[in-house]
Amino acid sequence: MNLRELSEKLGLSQTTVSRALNGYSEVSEVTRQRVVSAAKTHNYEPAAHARSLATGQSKAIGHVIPQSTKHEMTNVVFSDFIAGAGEVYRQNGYDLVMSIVSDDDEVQAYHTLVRKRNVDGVIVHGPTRCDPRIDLLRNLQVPFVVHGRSSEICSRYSWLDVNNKRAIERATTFLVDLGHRRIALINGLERMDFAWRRRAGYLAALEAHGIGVDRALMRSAEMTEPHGYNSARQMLSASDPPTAFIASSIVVAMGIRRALEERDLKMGRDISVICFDDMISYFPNGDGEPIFTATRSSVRAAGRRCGEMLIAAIEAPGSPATQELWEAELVLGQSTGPAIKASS
Amino acid sequence: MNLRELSEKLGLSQTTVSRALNGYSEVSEVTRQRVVSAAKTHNYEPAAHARSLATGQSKAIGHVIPQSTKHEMTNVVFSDFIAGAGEVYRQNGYDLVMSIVSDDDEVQAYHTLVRKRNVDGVIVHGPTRCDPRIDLLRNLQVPFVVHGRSSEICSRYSWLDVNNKRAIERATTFLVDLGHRRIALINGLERMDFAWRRRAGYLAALEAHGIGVDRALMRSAEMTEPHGYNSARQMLSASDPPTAFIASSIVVAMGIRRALEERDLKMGRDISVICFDDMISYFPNGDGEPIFTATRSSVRAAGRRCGEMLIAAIEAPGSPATQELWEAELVLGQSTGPAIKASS
DNA sequence: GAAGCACCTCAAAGCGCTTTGAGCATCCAA
DNA sequence: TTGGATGCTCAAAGCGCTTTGAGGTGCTTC
Repeated sequence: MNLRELSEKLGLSQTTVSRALNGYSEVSEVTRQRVVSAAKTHNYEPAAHARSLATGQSKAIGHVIPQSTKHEMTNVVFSDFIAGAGEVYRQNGYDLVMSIVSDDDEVQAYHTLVRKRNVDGVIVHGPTRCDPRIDLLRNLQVPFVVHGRSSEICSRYSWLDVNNKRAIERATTFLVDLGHRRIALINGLERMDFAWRRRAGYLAALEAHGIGVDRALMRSAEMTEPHGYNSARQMLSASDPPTAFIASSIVVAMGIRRALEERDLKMGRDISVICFDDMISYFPNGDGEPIFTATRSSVRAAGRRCGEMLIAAIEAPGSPATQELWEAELVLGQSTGPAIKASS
Repeated sequence: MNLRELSEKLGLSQTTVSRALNGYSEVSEVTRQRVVSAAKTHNYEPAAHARSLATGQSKAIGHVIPQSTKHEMTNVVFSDFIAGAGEVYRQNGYDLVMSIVSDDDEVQAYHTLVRKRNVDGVIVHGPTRCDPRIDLLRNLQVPFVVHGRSSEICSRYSWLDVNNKRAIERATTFLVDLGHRRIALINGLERMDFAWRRRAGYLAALEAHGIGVDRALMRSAEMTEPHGYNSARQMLSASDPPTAFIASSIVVAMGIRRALEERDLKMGRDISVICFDDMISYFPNGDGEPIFTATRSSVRAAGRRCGEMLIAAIEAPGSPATQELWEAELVLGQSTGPAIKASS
């Protein structure tokens, strides 16, 4: 069933039918009702590509995902972010187009996506510091929103980020206030902007309290469970082990817990752990009381908001870039407690 | 830059340019080279929607994801599956279109996707027993591949599944051979076909060894960490607690471990745990020796293969349905050991 | 040297939609 | 009665591509 057939069935011109369906005022209400119900009974829906060709819009939003394990992308927060964004897309009649690419193809992928014109806008995931994609997309003249942001890029672009620095600064200060002095940071890859900012927050808090930085207490790698486990394990067997850990993700925190368990250390009593909790749906931080004391911010909500921002940018071209900085919440769980004095 | 402009620049007709780019034999090799390199320098790429309109193909594959928490979808295996499938799509020039829908809209979403003609084929995620989507898609006459399969649907359709029954049967038997008699199954939602088959495997193994079924040792819910924790916790405080657990996912197993830790039970010594390991990239089952003894099968590989199967079906319409049943591997970790006799 | 045959290239139609600019009733005011 | 609004509806152009069917060129063959 296409427009021509439908309009023939109705005894109307294609124009009128199209107008009726798209809500133009030139069509009488009676006619519109007739058209709409006929479309429904005949299961008519305008062919997306034909509409795109005519309007020049694709009504789709692109997500480019480098899939190598060297990136933080096929990662734990990804599906929740997408779920949030996708919800908004659907409400607004947009499709979600995903390109999975190998690392080297990423730049190419953006070019292709834009030149083939199958998206009206793009979401940038996992920005690094000084991320080249931002200039690339600006040059391609396609609306985009960055989830996170990229330091050292001074041009104005749209982003939504959590205040990573402040969040980890608060977490660190919280531990210091509990008496901890040996605080470890098990971070994500510090090429990634968010990880770098978290590190900055950690360092700022230590400095503010006159605590010296020990490089042996800082690790950064992909945020997997084994990363948490191995890092914690090694640190705990060092001569002057940490009394507290800050984990960049709940998955990393799970790994830390495994290392603690192995040594029969009780979390919250013998050792404190704080993590960054993205509120991942299948990996909630407990269901009643939180497992981990955590800095918390919903990545799904971020997905929703990024979707809204991007659609707004697409539909009002030329509007100024929007930037939002969300504060993470600090929630108390049972994984933190006063520092135990080294048995002297 | 469009086809007309490019052909004018080259002094050729649009036909010739199009033919050259699409590899038809009517164009001389010299001309083709000239066209291809001109396309490259001018950043020309055919507009996807125009091509779709002309060919009737969209060169895209749809994934419909119900996002409510009542489903097993926005789940832990999803991003790895997508990563695998997307890799294959890209190699074959297909885009990946995702629709995130609320539960009630799911049927509607398939209709829309097909009628708007923006996909050439569909992947079905998380089939339930007797899943209505299979008949729906057949009626819509769109190629599709099911990741998993649906019991009680006798018509022939393409699917790729892991032998869930056999895997859990083996795992259960393995525990029985270690002397366990009180074996708990912390399963996914048993509406889901895979979970139901796992349960069947569990029951078959118990029966084969003359072990009575205790309903108190079977739980099924969404496969989250708290599900594992709560289930294990409650079972362990019962009068006749299990000595071994089978978890439907590594995430659930993490929850079980938390419950064990809480009671100072040592995994592998006091209590055994086996899980189903989908080889999720950011949540590997250890990096050297496995954390958990597990039945293992790569969901990313499944994504790749489903992608291949679907593309084959799209490009050779009318070819018979393909069905593949993969066996899971049983890997030994430190989470299992001989049953300890109750202190008598 | 004419006919025939490759081999290459072309103009134009058509894919299904939106949108422009024009046309036709109908109705009211002059 | 007529002129002009007003309110609907229409035919046709155009979006950028593929593909059909026709044509043109240069070469071989008798």
